[in-house]
Amino acid sequence: MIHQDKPRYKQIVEHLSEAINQKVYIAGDQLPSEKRMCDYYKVSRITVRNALKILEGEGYIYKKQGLGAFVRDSNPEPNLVRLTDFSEDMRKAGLTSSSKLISFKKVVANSTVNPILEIAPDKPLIKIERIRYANRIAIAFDTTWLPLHYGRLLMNHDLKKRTIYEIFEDEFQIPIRAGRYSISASTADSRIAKLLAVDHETALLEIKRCSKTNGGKKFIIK
Amino acid sequence: MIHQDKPRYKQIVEHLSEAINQKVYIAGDQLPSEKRMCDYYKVSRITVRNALKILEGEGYIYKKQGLGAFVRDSNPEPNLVRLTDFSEDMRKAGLTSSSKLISFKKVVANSTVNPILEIAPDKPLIKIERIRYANRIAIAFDTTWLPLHYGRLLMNHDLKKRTIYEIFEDEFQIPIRAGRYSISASTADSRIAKLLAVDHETALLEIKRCSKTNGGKKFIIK
DNA sequence: TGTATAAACATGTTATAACAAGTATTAAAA
DNA sequence: TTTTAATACTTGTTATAACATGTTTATACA
Repeated sequence: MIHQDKPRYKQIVEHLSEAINQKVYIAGDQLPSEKRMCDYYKVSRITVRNALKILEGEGYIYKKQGLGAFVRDSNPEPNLVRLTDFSEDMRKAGLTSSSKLISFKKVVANSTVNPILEIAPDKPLIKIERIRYANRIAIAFDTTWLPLHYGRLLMNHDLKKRTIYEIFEDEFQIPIRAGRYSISASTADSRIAKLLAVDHETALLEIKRCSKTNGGKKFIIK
Repeated sequence: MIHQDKPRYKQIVEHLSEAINQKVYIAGDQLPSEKRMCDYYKVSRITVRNALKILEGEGYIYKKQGLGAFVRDSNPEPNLVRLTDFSEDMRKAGLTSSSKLISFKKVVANSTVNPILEIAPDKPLIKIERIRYANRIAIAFDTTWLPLHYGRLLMNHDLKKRTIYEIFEDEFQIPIRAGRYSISASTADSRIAKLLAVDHETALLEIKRCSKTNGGKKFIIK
């Protein structure tokens, strides 16, 4: 077996992920069985399974024994900006990303946050303050506002038997997907450029991130 | 091949992870080669590789072609509290966890944050405000403070050729680990209980999370 | 001495084969 | 008609085998 190009399983990964991106298969569709793929691609089942393993890990598909492989919901927000997040980057790289709880309380409505989360302006919020660590190094201080709403919704379910994810999937039809990032940098650039104009700073850092689906993206940290 | 108990590769995963937890192998140690493991466990190489794949995914080990498999640094902060984080939970479950950048600027020192991040009280910080989405649903509003420090450090490296993770690993000897959580709930309980006393609230939500290493944990959202 | 080559050994990729186990449909039995 | 059993799919697990590719060490050659 000579693989002068990319390995066969990677080629299959690209072919299938492309097909999913191109809506040849849409969310919920069942992919051809492993056997069919073996015939189609003229490879062994191991190669097909290697490819499916990758797609599963990248969140394109999920599998169920006895049933098949199915397409997850695709990224619904291609134009949203996703900033390079140190803690998340490191977690993806495998770093221990622990957090220390600093405060946890209900706060009165926040005029900035409430409209953003699309909840009534007078609704209280949950405010969580944490330190995020990469191992022993304090790397960031985070504040998170959550709508009280979420706790209430979850409370009505039996959390002993079902996980949060299942509830979200079953009750709210929130599809599941993972591991990929499809970010268009154009809006980010203009938006950040605008911010940069406000805070003209010395250091300029450009980070490129690779993505199989969309190519490199730019992030500017000033 | 009859597997009346657990599959062989899972047994090997448990055996090896146990050995790592018991410090039979410590951080940096090289595991026996796949061939040796085949002889030792009396299984085929596929089975050994399945096991190693799991261990790699769970952050116990990392592999390098031509060299071998090595033990990652173990969890250094077993007593730290890690709060249930909706966005993170959903990302783990495979949900699209996108973010929208709201603001991104340098701010003057914050008397609360600076000491926590262990940087000089007069040092400026980077303040990032984002909305986090689970697909189309705005689920949280996050504010992150980072030491300017980090941007500067990264700036001195060639980001075209190396990833952030590699830099962190090479330059700062930050070991890498992923996928597991070892959290002791005791401190969290008392700490949160204290907070609850301050904000006596109606809803009480108890979430249990499972972990292979430490069993269930409790999180209380009020 | 210094460099190039070969060897030894590691993980990576792929093929063929077989049986286990989960799921759904169909046919047979009660 | 209802229940059970067979069966025909699916993915999951494992074995054996071979060659590709990356890394290090030792050897041979210049």
